[in-house]
Amino acid sequence: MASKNQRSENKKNSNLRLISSTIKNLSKKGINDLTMNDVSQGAGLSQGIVNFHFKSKELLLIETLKFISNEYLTSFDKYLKKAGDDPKLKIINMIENDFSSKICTPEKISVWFTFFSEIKFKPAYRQICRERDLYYQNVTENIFSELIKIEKNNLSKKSLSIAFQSLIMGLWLNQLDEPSKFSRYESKKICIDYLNTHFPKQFKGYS
Amino acid sequence: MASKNQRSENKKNSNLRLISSTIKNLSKKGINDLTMNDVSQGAGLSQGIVNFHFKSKELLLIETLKFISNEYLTSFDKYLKKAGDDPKLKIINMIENDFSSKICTPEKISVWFTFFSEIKFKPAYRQICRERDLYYQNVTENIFSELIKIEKNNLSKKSLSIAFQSLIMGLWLNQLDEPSKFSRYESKKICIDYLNTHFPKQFKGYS
DNA sequence: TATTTCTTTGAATGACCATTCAACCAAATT
DNA sequence: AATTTGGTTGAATGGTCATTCAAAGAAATA
Repeated sequence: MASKNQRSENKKNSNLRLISSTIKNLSKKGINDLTMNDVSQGAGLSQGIVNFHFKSKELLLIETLKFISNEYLTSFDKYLKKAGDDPKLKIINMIENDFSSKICTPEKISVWFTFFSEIKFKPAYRQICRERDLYYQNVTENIFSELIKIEKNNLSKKSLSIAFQSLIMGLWLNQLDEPSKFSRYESKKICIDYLNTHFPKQFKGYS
Repeated sequence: MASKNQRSENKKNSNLRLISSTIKNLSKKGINDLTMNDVSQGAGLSQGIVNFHFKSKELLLIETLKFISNEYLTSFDKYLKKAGDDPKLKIINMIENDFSSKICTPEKISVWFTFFSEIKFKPAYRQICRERDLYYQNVTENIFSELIKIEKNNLSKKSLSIAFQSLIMGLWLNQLDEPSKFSRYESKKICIDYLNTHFPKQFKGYS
């Protein structure tokens, strides 16, 4: 990676390190006790640097949320692509993604919920989260629509999607509550069981 | 209520008003932007009063969490009692409680999630939440245990409880995300549907 | 090489806010 | 009525940060 433009590379690098440090520190101290110094020191840089790169603390947080949101969606798409055209595999892979060791870490989950808890007061957070949610919901509804057609039951794709998404969120929350008791494996099983009870013909083999 | 002891009554009254004000302001501004002045002014009292009654901001927040936790549990017990001995009715009433207009308000839910998001860093919060959760989980497991016996399926009461509780939490979270789209009625229906798919013999009539 | 442009440093600034406390007031007790 | 006890007020204090900025360093350009 010999650099044509050293500067813009260094800049990107600093940005990234600052965001990583923000994530790490958020998960360690929460949004309240997070100081600009925590962030810059965690990135091996000095005092005023965050304001130089991100203008303000609030903008840093917004960029951080965008970052984890993109990271999530990228992984999501990857897992979805791997599934090909089979709706059954698609939704299984979505579950695999949501509880993968990359996505569903105590660190990341705690950062997500930190942001969720501020959604009501911060329109910028809301917008980012909503975009992600809509995308997720859209994909989910389409998959359920296909599953319903194959299974020939008369369920509502909308209700199924809401329930499915809620279930996953609730399971994520357990991770936060009692990390020791939380099991990625059991969470996946619970989700698959949900599919199994609603689409027994298609998911018989799983669980 | 003519007062034998005016003073301790006034004191309790002030305490209550301060806690109410804390809840209202928390739901309006979150934990970050909540100032002691917001709280005292919201209660119609002046500056230093919170420290007099609660020693510190942190202790005020802990008392506030205890308050909503007790409020929740009181309502929970009331609904449970109303159900009598029928496990089917018991769990239906639990759902009714969780999505009742007293418990499941945008205000209260947002306060809950504010505290949840700090659980990782505040042992005091964790303990209060855990106590509530354990109680809930215990009741839920017992109910599912009875339902399983009656239904004669071979499901795991533990998994069912975790899934059920997670589902409710996830649905609560929707309330936070998009209050406009959230429907208390639909949420209940989703929960009952969950029961229906796992205990079809017993919940046929519902939904 | 000299100059310009961009990035980093860290001390200084100033705002905000929890907490303290002396003075005041009201209720209880004597 | 006088005294004690407890609650309330709001100005003052001090600490903690986010933010600013002049100075310095490093890369790009001339």
